[in-house]
Amino acid sequence: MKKAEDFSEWYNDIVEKANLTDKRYPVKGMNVWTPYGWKIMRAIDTNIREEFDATSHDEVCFPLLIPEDQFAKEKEHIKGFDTEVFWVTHAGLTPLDVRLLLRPTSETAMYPIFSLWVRSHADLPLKTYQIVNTFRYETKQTRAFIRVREIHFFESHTCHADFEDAERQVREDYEILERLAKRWCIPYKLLKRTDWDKFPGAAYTVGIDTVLPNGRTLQLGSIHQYMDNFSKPYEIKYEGEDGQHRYAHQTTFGMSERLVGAIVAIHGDDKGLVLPPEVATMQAVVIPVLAKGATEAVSQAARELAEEIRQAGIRTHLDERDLRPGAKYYDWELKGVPLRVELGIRDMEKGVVTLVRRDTGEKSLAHRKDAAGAVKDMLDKIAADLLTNAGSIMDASIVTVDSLDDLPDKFIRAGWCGTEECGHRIEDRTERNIIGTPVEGEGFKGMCVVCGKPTTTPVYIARAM
RNA sequence: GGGGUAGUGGUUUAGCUUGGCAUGAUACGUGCUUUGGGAGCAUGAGGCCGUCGGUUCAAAUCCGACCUACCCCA
Repeated sequence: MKKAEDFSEWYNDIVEKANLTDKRYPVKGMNVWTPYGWKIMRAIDTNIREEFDATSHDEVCFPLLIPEDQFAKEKEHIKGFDTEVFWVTHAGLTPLDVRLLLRPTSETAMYPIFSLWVRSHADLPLKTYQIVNTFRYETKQTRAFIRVREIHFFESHTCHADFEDAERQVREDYEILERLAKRWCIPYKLLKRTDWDKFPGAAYTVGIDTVLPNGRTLQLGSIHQYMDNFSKPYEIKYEGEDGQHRYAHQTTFGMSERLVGAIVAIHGDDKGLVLPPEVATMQAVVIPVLAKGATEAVSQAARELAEEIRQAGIRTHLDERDLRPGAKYYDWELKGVPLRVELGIRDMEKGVVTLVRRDTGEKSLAHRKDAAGAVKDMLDKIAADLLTNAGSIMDASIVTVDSLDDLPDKFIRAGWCGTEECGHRIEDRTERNIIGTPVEGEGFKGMCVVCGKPTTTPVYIARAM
């Protein structure tokens, strides 16, 4: 498994060997969540719930099926999705009068109901989210977690009194994202999509993008400002304090199981997965190293050690399988457990335990008395280092250019005057896509790579995964 | 969207050219010996060869369609 040589092959291999998913389900792009993969997904969902609950979003759950007429109300939206939805056309043997589709995203399921929920300014802001499966008929080649047809999906949907309050929500979403990405040790950039690449129906779209080892970008999610583009066709209106009726302004924030793919791709190495402590099902694994004559003493000591670490609030697994220690080391490295804690007769005699970091392979000794504290500190350090290192790698993959000739397979940054004409020319000439322009100012001063006009806006260009 | 490669016990693989008992490894079960970086021996179980159809006395093998996975190009 060589990540640097053939990223694609490495990714497929590791996802299978670490047992994150079972791709043998016989429908294209629909994989089985295995226990290990699902636990990681659930840890991510738990983080999401914590952050959104803490910011006064309410979890809801809307139906999977959407009637065709309801789906078709917003023109841009249906244009963007109608080639990739799954249809339900029959009930039993009877053709349906109104066909139903499997949600590709839930705007059109939710908004007719939002129009009933939102009556007055006192109902606003309405902040909801749900974690459900969505369906998109991908025509490109599928890939576990990264491009699938049944997508485990998070989506928040909010309604606001006016544009300004919706903008405030977008800024809150940026803050939530920053906290979440830190927990997952994932570096990212917020890039505003071009007008020709924004979400169907949105006023603007901000993509959350990261870079993979092969130089391609991976979109982790998006945040959209809809203004009143949906509230008008779906009649989400409220009565203001002044008695006037106004359309709500709306936003959404979506992320998916791609986060699992990103964690695999960003942190994994040739030995297997490397899980950030926050999403690791098992944060520490205790391995007793048995020796003849002392097997029971070592086993007992290992049980006590594991329990003590567990009591300190660390998700701890005691590996008592009848395998050689080396086999266990390889196994847990493949599974990405952040920290290995070894206890053998030699450690016991010295009153220590051996800690081995998954990310660096570095070994260290900790006093047995303070083992739990040492494990906790080490996990914090691992998380901090994972984020720092991944951030450096992403920064190093960004290359600023002033010409479009001989571009490397990197995340390209170049000046852009902002016109659609020059934008299309950039995409045609580079045979890559404009991912977007930075949301946060970057103090850029340069010239448009096409027309040469001075500009303070850089544009990010890449092949997307 | 266009082109290509491949599907054989859980995984991997031989057999396909030239139709005739499906081969090994690994993983798995059991027993004993082992245990600080992938243990050894013994023994056991597991496959109607991706699906459907065609040719044939006979198909994993030849032909067709489909499904799925992977690769390359747009």
